[in-house]
Parts: sequence; structure tokens; C-alpha cells
Amino acid sequence: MFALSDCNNFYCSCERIFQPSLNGKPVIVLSNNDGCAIARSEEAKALGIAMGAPAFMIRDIIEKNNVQVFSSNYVLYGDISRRVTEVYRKYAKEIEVYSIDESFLYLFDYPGMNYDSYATEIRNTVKQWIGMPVCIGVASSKTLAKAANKYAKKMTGSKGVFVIDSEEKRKSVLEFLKVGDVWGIGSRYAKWLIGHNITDAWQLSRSNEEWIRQKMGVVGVRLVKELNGISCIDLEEVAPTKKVICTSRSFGTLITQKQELAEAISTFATRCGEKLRKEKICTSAITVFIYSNVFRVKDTQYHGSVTIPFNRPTNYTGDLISYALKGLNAIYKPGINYHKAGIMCLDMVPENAIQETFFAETQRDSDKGRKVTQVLDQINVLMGSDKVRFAAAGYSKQWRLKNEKLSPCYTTNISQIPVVHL
DNA sequence: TCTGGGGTCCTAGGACCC
DNA sequence: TCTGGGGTCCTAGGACCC
Repeated sequence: MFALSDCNNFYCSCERIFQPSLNGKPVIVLSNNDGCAIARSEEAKALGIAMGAPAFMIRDIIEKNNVQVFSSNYVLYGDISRRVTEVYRKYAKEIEVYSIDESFLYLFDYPGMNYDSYATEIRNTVKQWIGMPVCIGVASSKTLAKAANKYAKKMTGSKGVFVIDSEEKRKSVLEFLKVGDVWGIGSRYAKWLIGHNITDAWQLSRSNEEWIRQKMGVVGVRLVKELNGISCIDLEEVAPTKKVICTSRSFGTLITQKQELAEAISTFATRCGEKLRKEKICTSAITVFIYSNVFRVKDTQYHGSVTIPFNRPTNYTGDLISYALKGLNAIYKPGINYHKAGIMCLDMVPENAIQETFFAETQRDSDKGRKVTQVLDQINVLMGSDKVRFAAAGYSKQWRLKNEKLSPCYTTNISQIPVVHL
């Protein structure tokens, strides 16, 4: 049996662990730049704050109801996520970390196993050890486990656990689940299915396979089989190496000057380098892009992007910055209010399987680069991000993210932990 | 005034190989 | 009247996930 364990309102719950007085109160967490509400406590949802609602459009609701607002703190959430995952490992043969707040568990099975009490124990342990509330769905396929999880969240009150271990239970879960809420059915397919009078997951599970194949391909066929309890999607215990790595940001303020863009681009190249080295891969080409703000309809709109192939794959920050700045040169247009930029790394190869070029000196250069970044990474892990960096990344950072409501990194930065007077 | 940031998979069609 | 059989690679577009 598969279990899907999902943290409740994860980012909000992370903030509440360290401020328990916020329990029972409306809490929201905003996206980067304090733009949109991307996590809402139950109380905030009840006030009508929608997922993705722009902060400036819900200001009234926030002020009237004293909603507690946080900027997103991914360092904190990432660390809490890691701790929750550690608890799961005690309870499962294999686990797949599916996202920052969700994991699939392939459960142990004993003769006479009681999945309901087992899942309840996992839930209680995560709550007691980490302080994180989770809900758990258990079933014979991943798609059904996702469905059971949604049912557990809405229909079981404070129990928070549901096991599909009979046809009656499968039917009641699928009848409860709207077709658009099925894992793998997005807005486009939902619209089409509803147009053909398939409105819930039960009806979808009973639909004709060939008809589904024509419109939705093999993905759709797999999905229907999964709803019928036939497992077609395996657990992915080890995450496959990434095919694309992207670092992009909107700016806290609009940028027009090339020099400022260059600093931002260099900073993104630095982040990409860190990500590549962590995955032990190199990239053979990058795409650099700079965008104006589509919401400012009176501004001249511009989407510039260019892809630059390399002679030799690299994950050395110095290389990435110099290629990225060449890219910027090619696409920069003056007189535009730039709002967002980014770098995408493509065509990955493993770090230890690089095809060398014909010219031997690049080998020597790359050894030097590798040693430099090793030291750089070590210092920055120990002393804090960006303590030592390339000058191209600049110092002013006018464009940096707006995050006015940032909480401390309670679990990863000792010096930020506030003193509590009892 | 103010609107996020990452990813993946599948398919069809064109171009090419022997 | 009749025109083989078996492949790969690449790209763009469309769908999806958190």
C-alpha cells in the first residue's frame, strides 16, 4: 500500500511552530516580493482569501481581520521539510519526497496489518516531534492515495487519516472528489471532461479507455487505471538528475540600467552554479532572459531571450557569469522597465563525464575553477550565503526581493533566534 | 503603486539514417 | 496495376505538478 502524507497549509504551519500564539488565528504567507498569498491557514481561507490572491487586492481583508502576514522563508521551510521527512523514514520501506510538503510512503506490510492505526501513528509522531500537522491517505495506487488524502483532509474531522481498503470506500472517495481535483487532471482536461458530463472521479474511473486514450494519451489511460486501484506509477525513491535548472526572480523595483541587470544576472548565475555543483552536473548551454512587466500595460513590453552553447560543459561560477553577461549584451534594449530576469541551464552532463575539447589549456583552467569554487562553497556554507562572491554580482542590490515580513531562520541560524523572556 | 518560482512528461511532425 | 521496413534525433506545443 502507498501512503501520501501531506502537511496542512505547510508554510503557515512552519511559522506557527515558532509562534504558537498564531494557532486559531488567520495566517498567510506571501510569494517572493510579497506579491501573492501562496499559503493560507484554515481561518484565512474562511475569510475568502484565494490561493494566489495578490496582496494589494486583499489589503482590506487583512486589516479588518488582523490577518498575520509573512514573507516566504524558504530556508526555514526547507529545513522543517527535511525534519518531517526524517520521521517518515522510520515508518516506510521506501519513500519518495514528492514536494516540499508531500511524500509518498511505500508502507511495510505485516500479516493482519492495520493501516488505519499505522497511519494515525505516523501522523501523531510528526505532530509531536516536529509540531507539523499532516493528513494521510492510504491506498493501492499513488493516484488513489492522493484522493484518499483529500478525503482525509475534508471529511474525517480531526482524524486526518483515511484508508481505501474496500470497494465501498473507494467509491465514496471517488464520488466525493471533483474531476478537476484528481491528480493529473488540470484545468484544461477538467473543462473538457465536464463538457462530456464527467464531473467526479468515480465517473472518470468508469469511462471508456480508448476514448480517454484519444484525448489524453497514455497518461490518461494510466490515470484511469490508477483510479481503479491498478498501480501504474512507481515510487521514485532516488530523484532523477535534473534536466533543467533555472534561477529567475522578479525585481523588488523596476530596473532600466544595464549595469543593474548585469549584477542581477551575475547573482542568478551564481545560484545556478551552486545548484549544478550540488547535483554534481555541468551545463552545456544557458538561456538568459529579461522581461518587462506584463501588468504595466502602458509600458513598452519586451521579452528578450537568447541561448548560448558552450565549448565545454561547466559548473564553474566564473564561466557561467561570463557567458550570462555575453547573453545579456545580446538582448539588452535600453528604455525598457525590466521586471524579471533569469537563467536556465540546459543540456546537463555528469560532472565526471565531460567531453574535453581539443585544446588542452581548458583542462588546466577548469581544474583551477573547480578548486576555487570548492573553497568558495565551503566558506559560504559555513559563514553564510554570498560571504565571498564574484564582484560582478555587485553590492547595491537595488533590485533585491521585497520581503518585509520575513521571520527568523529559527532552525538554521542560531544568532537569529529571539530571546524569550518567561 | 503593488500580481511567484520552480519543474516534468508526452506527442506529432520533420529530417535524417541504413 | 504495382512502389519496403526499420529506426533515431530534434523541436515545438500542450498538458500537468507543487
